[in-house]
Amino acid sequence: MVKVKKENQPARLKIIQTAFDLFHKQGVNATSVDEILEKSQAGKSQFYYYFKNKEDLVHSVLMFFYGQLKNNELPINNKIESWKDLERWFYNFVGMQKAMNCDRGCPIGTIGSELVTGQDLIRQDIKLIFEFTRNSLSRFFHGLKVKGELKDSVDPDVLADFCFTVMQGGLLVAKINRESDIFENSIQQALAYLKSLAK
Amino acid sequence: MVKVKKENQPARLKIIQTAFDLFHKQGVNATSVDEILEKSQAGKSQFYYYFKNKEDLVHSVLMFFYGQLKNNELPINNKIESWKDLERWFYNFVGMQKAMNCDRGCPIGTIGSELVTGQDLIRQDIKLIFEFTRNSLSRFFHGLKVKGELKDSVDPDVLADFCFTVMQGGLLVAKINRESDIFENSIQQALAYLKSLAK
DNA sequence: CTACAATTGTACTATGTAGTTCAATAATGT
DNA sequence: ACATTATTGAACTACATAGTACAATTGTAG
Repeated sequence: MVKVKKENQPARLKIIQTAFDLFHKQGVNATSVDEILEKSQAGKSQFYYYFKNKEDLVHSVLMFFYGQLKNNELPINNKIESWKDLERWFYNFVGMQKAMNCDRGCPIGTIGSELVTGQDLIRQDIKLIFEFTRNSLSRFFHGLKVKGELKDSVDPDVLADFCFTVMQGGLLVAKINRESDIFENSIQQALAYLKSLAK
Repeated sequence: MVKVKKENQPARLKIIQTAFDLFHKQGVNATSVDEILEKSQAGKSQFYYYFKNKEDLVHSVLMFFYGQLKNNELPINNKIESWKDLERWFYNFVGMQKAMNCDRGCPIGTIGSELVTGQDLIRQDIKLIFEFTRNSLSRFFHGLKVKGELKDSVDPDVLADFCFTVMQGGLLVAKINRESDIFENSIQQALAYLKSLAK
């Protein structure tokens, strides 16, 4: 009987989840390893047993998030199959942000904003996550196109880019303003445009 | 003859400009006072003579930027009086970013992304800057409306919000991806939408 | 020149930071 | 039981960090 690598490492998981939350709240650079350990009730040797260094933790956090995203375990539903789903997708971000008093932006965008030249491993992780989300959007618009429900001139991938940009911009602006009006207005306009492309 | 407060403090200015550049490049938290001083060839006592602390420096940097913005001394022209101007406004951001190898996002958005609860002075500074830019956009759309060149149903302020969101999102996404395709696609869609509202 | 304020250089303190060391303990297979 | 490996606790190192103290120097006004 081949023993599968044990995947039950509660301390490791707790560290990752705590780190994710702190990174989301205050960014990577403002979060020390010690703070993560204190909040996750873990010791230093646990940390450096599970992670090579802080950068490796950031990587692990992103991979953990990516896993949840792929398995649809996140509050944001990325299965977009109708206009209604797309609306829900947009407004879910608003809802999540409001639930946090508009104190935080996109957890991934926040990490991405701190990237500097040379941090290419982390950058690739984030690109992977972004790509997955963009693909969900693309698939929806491609589907519409195949069904002949979109004007011939439109490129489904470009529409996905557009949605993604509005989402990221909206989350950032809402965080800075500590209120989501601008975000909501932007979503409204984006949806009005997209629907105008239907035929 | 009343002596006006001397505004010629080359060391102070150099510190602010150096700090602005480093904040833009790597964010506030990743930039130490010592690094700013080394790069601006200034000493510690100069720093704490001109600034109360690091937060005060961030405030000063933002106020300096705000001054440049108001006096139209920045590479981005905020006097938007025609559709051509609006296009230029959008694409200037792309151009600036490309000139930096898509290694940086919005200098202000980058600082804003690092905000945490309680940093309300800095937040207000950023809101001031954002508001100024949003007003430039609003003015343009209001002007169109007054001239009867916009459909009656549209709210000029909402269009300004929309432009601003696309700009912020695009800059962030382009920085993370280290290329501006998604940003450019989004601008293209945003402009297509906005122009569709003309009558 | 002289007094006084503006400015700067150098050295310092206290604390936070990432990461290491290593012995102690727990778990596992034979 | 025994050996081996996985896991953890606690103290520690080396360095970076924000901010201070204060004397030395420069500029300026009478």
